[in-house]
Amino acid sequence: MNDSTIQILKDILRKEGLRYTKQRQAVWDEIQNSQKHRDAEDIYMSIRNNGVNVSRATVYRTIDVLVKNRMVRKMDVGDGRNRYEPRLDDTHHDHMICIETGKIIEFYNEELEDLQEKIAEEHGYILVRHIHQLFVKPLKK
Amino acid sequence: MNDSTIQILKDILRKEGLRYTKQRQAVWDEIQNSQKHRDAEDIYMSIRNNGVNVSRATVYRTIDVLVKNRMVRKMDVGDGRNRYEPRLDDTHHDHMICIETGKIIEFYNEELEDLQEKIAEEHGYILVRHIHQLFVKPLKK
DNA sequence: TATCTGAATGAGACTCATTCTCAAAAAGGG
DNA sequence: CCCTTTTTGAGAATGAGTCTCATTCAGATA
Repeated sequence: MNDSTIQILKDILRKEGLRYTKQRQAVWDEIQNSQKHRDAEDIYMSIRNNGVNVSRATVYRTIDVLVKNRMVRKMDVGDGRNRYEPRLDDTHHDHMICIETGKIIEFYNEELEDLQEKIAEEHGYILVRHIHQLFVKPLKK
Repeated sequence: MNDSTIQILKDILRKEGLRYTKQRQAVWDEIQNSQKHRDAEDIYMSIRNNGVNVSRATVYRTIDVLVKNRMVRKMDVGDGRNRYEPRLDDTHHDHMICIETGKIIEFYNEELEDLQEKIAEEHGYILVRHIHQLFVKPLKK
């Protein structure tokens, strides 16, 4: 689909000592081409509907590689199914989940990021990563 | 165990239209008497080891009631097992998880709390609750 | 205190996301 | 094209949590 990212995928696979396969390409394509926050089953079904034969095991295995190499972000929205989104050339952001509509809104706040690092340091640690979800409901008009 | 909290439990059960049982008391006792962040299986096994007959179903059902009534906090640390901790007379806090030792550190930061509300409002929402975990590693000396 | 009725319990079946297994298929260097 | 090693896929396994329903119990009432 996207020529430049095919090379990136190939490079990552080589670096990991893994082979380039059409299933791995298909998983990356599927995640890359939909900006939404999708679950594994959804990604799996879409790939199959596009005519590429793939198994759930391969979808999960491939996602792990992509997550490890920062091409995909894995997010736990607290409902038991992880969601995935492309991360390439993507700035960091967190998520807000509307408890009434289920809508997922992305947000980024510099001050918040700095504060988290500061808090970790105050306790004698370095911040490696964080999970941060705001569960919200619409303001009354 | 703790006389004053027995009454609180009874009051909550009455308010919910539920009966007071030794299993429900045992679940609350178990969570209350251990300040740590424990999972359901752990709580279940401890109660049984204390000689009270209880089932996993009852542990989960009781925890739900306690969580709903703010006696217990449920926390998703991202490893597939929820952790529980007593919340009575407890100020709100978030958690920091050391990725090297597994240690869970509690923290609270007013500025962080305010900032989250502000961010939600900027997007047209009211903050209802949040999940916030910092994954950290020790600072090098 | 004995009775009674609906709520609570427990054992184990079930769900569902994810991981594992391993025989068969495919990658890719030579 | 060959050969070795990796990858794949189908389905079994796992594991946290939920559900079912016959049996037991709480607690209101007489």
